[in-house]
Amino acid sequence: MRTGEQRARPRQGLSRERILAEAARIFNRLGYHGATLDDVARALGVTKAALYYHVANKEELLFQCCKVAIAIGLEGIRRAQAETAAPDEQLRRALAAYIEGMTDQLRGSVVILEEGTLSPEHYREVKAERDEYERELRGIIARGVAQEVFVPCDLRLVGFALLGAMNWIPKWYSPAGSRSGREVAEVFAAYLVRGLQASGRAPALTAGAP
Amino acid sequence: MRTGEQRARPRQGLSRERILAEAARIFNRLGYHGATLDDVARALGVTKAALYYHVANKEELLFQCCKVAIAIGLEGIRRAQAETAAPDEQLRRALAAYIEGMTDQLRGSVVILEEGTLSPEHYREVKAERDEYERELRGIIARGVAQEVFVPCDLRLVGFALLGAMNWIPKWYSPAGSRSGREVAEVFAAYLVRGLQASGRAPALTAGAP
DNA sequence: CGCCGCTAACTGACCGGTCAGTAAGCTCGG
DNA sequence: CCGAGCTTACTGACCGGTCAGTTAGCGGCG
Repeated sequence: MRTGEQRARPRQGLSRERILAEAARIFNRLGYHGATLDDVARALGVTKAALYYHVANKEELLFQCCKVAIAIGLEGIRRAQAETAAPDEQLRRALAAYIEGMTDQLRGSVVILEEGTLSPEHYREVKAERDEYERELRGIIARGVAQEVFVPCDLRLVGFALLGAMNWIPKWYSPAGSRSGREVAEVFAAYLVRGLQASGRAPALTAGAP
Repeated sequence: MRTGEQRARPRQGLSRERILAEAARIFNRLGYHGATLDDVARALGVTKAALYYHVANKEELLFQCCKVAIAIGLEGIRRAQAETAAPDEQLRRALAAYIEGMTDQLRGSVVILEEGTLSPEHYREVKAERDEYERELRGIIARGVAQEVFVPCDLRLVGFALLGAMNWIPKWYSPAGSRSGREVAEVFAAYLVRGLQASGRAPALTAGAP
């Protein structure tokens, strides 16, 4: 029953992972309140009651989605920091990783926390983790500014701009579209970093194919 | 009875403008489906039934909010194009105008069109206008690229990045916060334009007071 | 001036549909 | 033959929408 279990011997499979991915996609499309559990169940090819075998309730489903999304983001930052020391490259990789996660893994960021959707305790937990994520992001930017790789800026506002551009992606992205998640990630990350880079060092924007 | 009338001689005032502004704020906070008409009515200091005296139904309320938001955006573009010929400055002013509108006038962009919230006809209409807005925005960027003021880029993706950063603002902005709508507008517009500008021409990011 | 009739603006109670959540039973694989 | 993994069938609450009624002000008629 523990989280870590995907005992994969299911009759036709309803792993926690699949449930969360599908739920995230539906929540993103219809909005949390607009989506019914029947919608999620139908997308998974089961009935609503089956969902209740795996999750406690609708709110917990959203909660788990949020945790996964933030975990993807934090993991991206950690990897970026491990792979390079240059703040601009760190930021680029961190953003790209988050975007790839949102487009390919968990479809739909869901961090679109409407008020009153999560229970107070869950809200506090998610907010704390999300704040941690934002703080890390701002930290990278601040170091970039200190090293004069980035121009001085309002960390909070620029951070919100980055987050906004990325969190908006699930609203229009489709895996069937002309751009893959990776391509979107590259273009977005390059553009978002470029707006911060000190003059003269910023590379062009195009990524991959012309 | 026509739309253009706000013949305001109401007992205590429930103008179309006030209703839309408050509805936008509530919809933005709770999400369209998460917000009840009682919420909106309470915020206006009346009962739900009073709302129905002024609007046909909940969906129409959202529809009107969307129209106002897009109108603000399009008006911003028109003014920007009338005021200056330089694509980068045009873009900067257009974005700033939209942001100011979203923060000060209509509080909450609401263009966060979740699927199935608007009727097919209303959806078509809003989508058409929104597409028009996006097309105009891309047009400015395209001209900037042609004049080598902007670096070459994927117009569609960059457009989405701009829109995302801006549409996210209502999620965190508060008029009681440390930054006014105008300040947010200036910083965002400067940052978002800067990411496109050809090297060497981009100015710094800080705007207004430190 | 005064008060009569009208309407614009609003209230409170209510109905019906929808949806989160539950209960109880069926069905395989081991 | 047991129980994990599901189903069908249901309940209760909540919310969009309606409607009969109330209140406030305005315009006109005597």
